[in-house]
This record gives sequence, C-alpha cells and structure tokens, in this order.
Amino acid sequence: MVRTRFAPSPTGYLHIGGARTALFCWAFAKQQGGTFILRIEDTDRERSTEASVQAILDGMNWLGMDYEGPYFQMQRLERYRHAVEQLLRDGHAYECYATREEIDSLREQQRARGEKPRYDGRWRPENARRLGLKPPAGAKPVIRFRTPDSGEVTFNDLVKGPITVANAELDDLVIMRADGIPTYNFGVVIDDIDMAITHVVRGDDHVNNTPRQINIYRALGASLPLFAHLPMILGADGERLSKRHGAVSVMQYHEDGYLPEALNNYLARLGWSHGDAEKFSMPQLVEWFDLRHISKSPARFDPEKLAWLNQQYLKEADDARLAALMAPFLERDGCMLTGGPEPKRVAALLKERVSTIEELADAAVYFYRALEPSVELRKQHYTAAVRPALSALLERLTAIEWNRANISAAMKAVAAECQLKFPQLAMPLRVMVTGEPQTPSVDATLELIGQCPVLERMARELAHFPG
RNA sequence: GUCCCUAUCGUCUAGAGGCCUAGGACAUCGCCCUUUCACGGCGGUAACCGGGGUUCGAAUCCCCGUGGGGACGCCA
Repeated sequence: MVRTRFAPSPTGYLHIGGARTALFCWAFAKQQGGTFILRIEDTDRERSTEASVQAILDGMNWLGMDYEGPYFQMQRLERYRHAVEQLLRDGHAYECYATREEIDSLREQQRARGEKPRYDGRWRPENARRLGLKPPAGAKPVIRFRTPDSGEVTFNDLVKGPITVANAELDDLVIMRADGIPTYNFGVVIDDIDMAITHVVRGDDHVNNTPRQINIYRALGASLPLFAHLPMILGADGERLSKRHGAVSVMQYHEDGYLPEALNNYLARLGWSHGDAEKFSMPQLVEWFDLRHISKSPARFDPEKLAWLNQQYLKEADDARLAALMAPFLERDGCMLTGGPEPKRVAALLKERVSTIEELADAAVYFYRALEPSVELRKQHYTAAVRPALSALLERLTAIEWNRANISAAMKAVAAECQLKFPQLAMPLRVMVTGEPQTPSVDATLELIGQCPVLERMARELAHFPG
C-alpha cells in the first residue's frame, strides 16, 4: 500500500513550490489508491508559528487536497530520544561538545582553503581520546551521527534515476540538539519509518540530504522508502521563487481571484505532462498521474499561462458561484448589490471576457454604480452630430417594455432615421451609460443595468455634449 | 570553491534509436467573425546548447566542454 507525505515546516504560508510538491504527492498516492499524509515539521522553535500551521492548512483546504493528519513532530520527542539512545548504544552516534564558534571558525578556514566546509569529527570517541578532549563541566552536548568513513551511497531516484554520493563528501551531522529536539535529517527519517512511508516525494533541494538519511536508515536497521525528487519552480525571471516575485503564497492567488482548479491544473502541468493534455480536472489528474513523466529540470512559473487557464475555468464556471466570489470585490469597490441586477446574470454576461474574479468584479462595477466617463472619452465620443439621435433614442427607450430585443430595435430604428451606422450610435451610448469604451454588447448591457438607471445616466450625459 | 542534478521554440512541454520535414499549449504576429473590447475560428514566426564518439541510422545512448539549478546550518 502506497503511503506518501507532505512535510512542510510552519515557518510561513504555503507557497507555490510547496503546493506543487503537495499536489504531486497527493496525486501519486490517490492514483495508487494509497494514503497521503500531512506532517508538520515544527522542530525549528524559533521560526515555527501557529499562524503558519493554519496558513498551510488553509492552503491545502482551498486547493482541495485531503490528507491524513496533520501530525506534529514536536509531539513525538519521546520517540526521537529513544531512537538516539539506540544509535548511541550501537556506536552510530556520539556526543559532541564543540561550540558553535569553534565550528564556525573551522568552516571559515576550510572555505578559505577552497574546501567543502565540513565538521572534522573531532569529538568522535577515538579522536577525542587522541586529542585529549574532555567534556567541559556542565556543558550539554549535541548528538552527531557517525557517517561511514568510506564507500558511497547510491539510490535510484524515481524521477532522476541513479544518484551516487561518496560518504567522504558527507560529514557527521547533528541529529539532536542539546535540548533534545531532533534536527531535520533525523526527525524525517524516524517519522518516515514510523509512518510507513513508501514513497518520499519532495523537492530536489533534498537530493543532497538523501544519502545522509539513507545512512541513518541503515544504522537503524530500517528498510528504505523509494525516493522521488521534484525539480524546483523558478520565478518568471529564472530566479529562485521569493517574495520579490509578488504572489508566491497560494492564498494570494485566492485573494487575487484565481480559481483553485485553475491553480491546481497549472501546477500539475509545471514539471509534469500527459501527452498534449493542457486542461484537466483533479479526478483526471488522479487517473493519469505518474512519476515517469515528471521532468528532471527546473521550470519557470508563467503567470500568463496561469491567467489563461483561469480564464478557461471562469468561462465554464457556474454563474451563481462566480457571483458569490465577486461580491466581496464589488463591495470593496463601494458597490451596493441590493437593488442592482442579479449578480449571477452579470457574471454570466462578463465571465468570458476576464481572466480573474477580480477583473470580473472590476468589469461589473457600472452595473451597480454610475461611472463618470473620463474627459477624454467624452471628447472622443460626444459629438454634436450624434446628439439629436441620442435624444431621440432617450425618448424611445422611455416608452418601451425593457428587454434586450426592444432596446436593440429602438437603436436600429433611430440609427436608420438619423442615417447613422449602428456603431456610430452604439459607441457614444455605451460611454454615456457605462463610462467605459469596452463592454459586452450594448443592448444586453443596458437591459441588465435597468431602465431607470439607463435613462437617468443618458439624460445626465446629454448635458455634456457640445453645441 | 567542492559535491550532486540538469539541458527541445521567449515560456511550459511531447519525444523510451528509424513513426521527426521535431508535435501541442501559453505568449507573439496576421486574417476571419463582430455593435466596441473580448470570446471563438483559421494561419504564421519560433527550438533539439557546443564538440567529440557509438550506430546502417541519434533530439533520444556515452564522453568532454558550456549554460542553468541545488546542496555544503544545532533551517527544513
């Protein structure tokens, strides 16, 4: 039975990269009929926050990934201590009393010499004895794992293929701090063993940690899970994703008016493919997902393609749902929805013209509030020549039963009478009523705005015509 | 600096030695549709990083360069 896990540290919001990792983990587990686990790796007490835990949960929930858990590492300290005792007993770990300053200066020297910075193993029992090192009185040691001196570690990454690292490249890493809290490389191994994780799917920034972790598995006598390392997501500029790139928080996309199915779809296609398929649902992803078609190299995040996908989902989204989603944006813009046209009809009219909910709301403002045309627009469209036609139209519109067909008929009749082409009448009318040069077809727009507001706005704007 | 990984249009990618005159999508350009703008339809520009091998045959396999990414914490 396949078991995967997503194991974020609660030191910030759920970002795009984390969400993509979670999505692949989730999709793989579901595709295999397995279990997807959420584990919060909260052993960094300085940076972990309750708010971050909540932010991660919110992000997972919004994207619709269900999980077992969450489990918290800080609730499992007892277990890590026992595991450390076992390693100590078996000679796979030892106490190290080196101070941080000591280690820092060691690394500095190594770097100056052009070497890879590494702990030199001075507190390995045999070395400490040789060097005559004695534990300072009252000092609490950290525990280091004793990495094999020679040989190499090879594992067959499910995405990248065989990867080999020489043990000589690895040093004796700290697995437990003096206060009894495990470090990442240790906690992750114990948890993955205890939670019977079969497939470790994570970002490829962990490739270098994997040989260290494998050595720990072996020292513990545990069997290995399979590993699949996902390439990173880079910003649109090819740089590492960071705050500089604007929206890196998943929930920021929610706030900016993206649909979760669009973000999921986009993220799924970033580093994974299924032939020529571009637009597909979560169930479809679950059916199709495989590790073999994950690309091996990093991918750039392309906001334009995301926007396009979001537009595709918007076009087919339920009108009532869109109405509910755009309401907060409209209210923020000072629109009163009550008394105006039904939001879902407005959404239906506008939804294929925008790529986010925010744009949808922006485009809907004039249905709920009279917008003043800019001076430029008036100058451009309000001419003495069309004024009589618009006056005549105002009168006709006063008299008709208010629906799209009648509005259109009235416009056509006036245009014919005044020997104007339809657009010559429609453009100034559009600007007068909506304040915008671009809207859906005028008749449908006026119908929705409603007779009274339309007549009022026309009368008011007529006063701005020259002559 | 050392180690690990990686390399197809501007971007995301298809590609498992002959189906490749390298396919799709976003973006971009043009045309059509049209009541403005969109949507939609049709079409165009655009890529196998370089050099060596292996092979009858290489985008695909190997080596070397080069570019890109990652790691080198008592962070995860």
